[in-house]
Amino acid sequence: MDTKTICLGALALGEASGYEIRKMFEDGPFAHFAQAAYGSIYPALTKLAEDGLVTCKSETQEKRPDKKVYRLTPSGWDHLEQALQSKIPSEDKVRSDTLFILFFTEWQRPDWIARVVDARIDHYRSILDGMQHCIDREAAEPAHNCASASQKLVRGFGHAVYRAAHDYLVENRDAFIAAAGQRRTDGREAAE
Amino acid sequence: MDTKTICLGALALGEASGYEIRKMFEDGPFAHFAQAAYGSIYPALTKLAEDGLVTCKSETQEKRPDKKVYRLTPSGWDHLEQALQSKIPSEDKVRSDTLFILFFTEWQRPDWIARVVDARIDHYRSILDGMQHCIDREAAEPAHNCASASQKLVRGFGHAVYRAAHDYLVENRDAFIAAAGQRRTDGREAAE
DNA sequence: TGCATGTATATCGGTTCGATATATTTTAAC
DNA sequence: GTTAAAATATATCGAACCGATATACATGCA
Repeated sequence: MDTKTICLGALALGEASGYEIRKMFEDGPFAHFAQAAYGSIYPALTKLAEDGLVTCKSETQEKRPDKKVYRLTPSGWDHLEQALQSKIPSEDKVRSDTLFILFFTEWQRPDWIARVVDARIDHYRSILDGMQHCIDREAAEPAHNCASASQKLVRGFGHAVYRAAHDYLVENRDAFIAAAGQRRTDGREAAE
Repeated sequence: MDTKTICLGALALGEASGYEIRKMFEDGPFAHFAQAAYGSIYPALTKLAEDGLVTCKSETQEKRPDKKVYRLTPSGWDHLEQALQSKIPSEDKVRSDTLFILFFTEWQRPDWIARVVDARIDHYRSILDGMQHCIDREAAEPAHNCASASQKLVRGFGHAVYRAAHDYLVENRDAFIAAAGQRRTDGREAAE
């Protein structure tokens, strides 16, 4: 999925500005499985407007910089539909500096490894808390219930995966720390 | 982690050519949490050699193109160690076209959603089988036991996460399919 | 024989990221 | 009450990165 398609997807949830789209990928509903930076979003929106897939109305607000609100056109909906159904999706791409570091645990100090693992556990915990909070709020206030069935299912997927990751790290925290410091990075021990 | 650091990490497991490094990120030990393309690897290795972090010996083979085998220098080991311990690692980045598609399940056909979900279940199953096969082989033949303790822990992490992902999709397959086709992409239903 | 797959290096265009610039308002702290 | 920080908002630029492709020979297998 390129940035243009990703922007169409964001706009399928309702009209939005470039800034608001960015937030959807930072904090919002797409945060855990898609990303887009300003440097990609703004040119993408310009291109989409040129191609007639979105319209742009400029809201000249007092007390704020101008806000350009984008909205899907019928042609934009078609385009999104095509993109979603075009082919069996490619494999997920995961980049985890944490796992890269932990892969080399033996070459590193136990206290450093402890910090990395603990930071990651905290991170997962805060994500899980955030998701749970979201679920609870929707249960309490049906008015706030904006997520569709499939959006809840996707969120449930994320929850299940983060839960597994969290639990595994908690269970194996001490094993990681025990593995640390068993080798030095002077290369003399490298297997060849 | 930039491509240079990633290449240093790959070479920490032993000397290798650019092609072999690529394979480590496609199939091998790093496959599930790091990526690097040829277009990044070859320039990175050239740069690393210029900076004295790796050495390169050209193996002129008969019956094969020349093979450039790279190996870490002591300075390269230092550099890798610095990179691993420099700061608390940034957040994981996940891009999943599958989840992006499933997020919009309501707008799509049930049979298409079934194909996407089933393909993903198969995919997870084959990954899990591969990991299990790897674990079994190491248990049977201690000679093949090349993974260190932390490398096994990282693999265990992957296994736990993929298992959770697989199980969730199996459990919720029918719910996804039931959610499909509830809306059309003509935009008239979009909440604004 | 022919064709796909595997081994191996390399490059090029296009996409994307990350940081930064600019400017104003709201919130928080002291 | 003032000042600092964070949020709102658009935009750009260089560096990094990906994906596809070119080249070339070997191997396997139908």
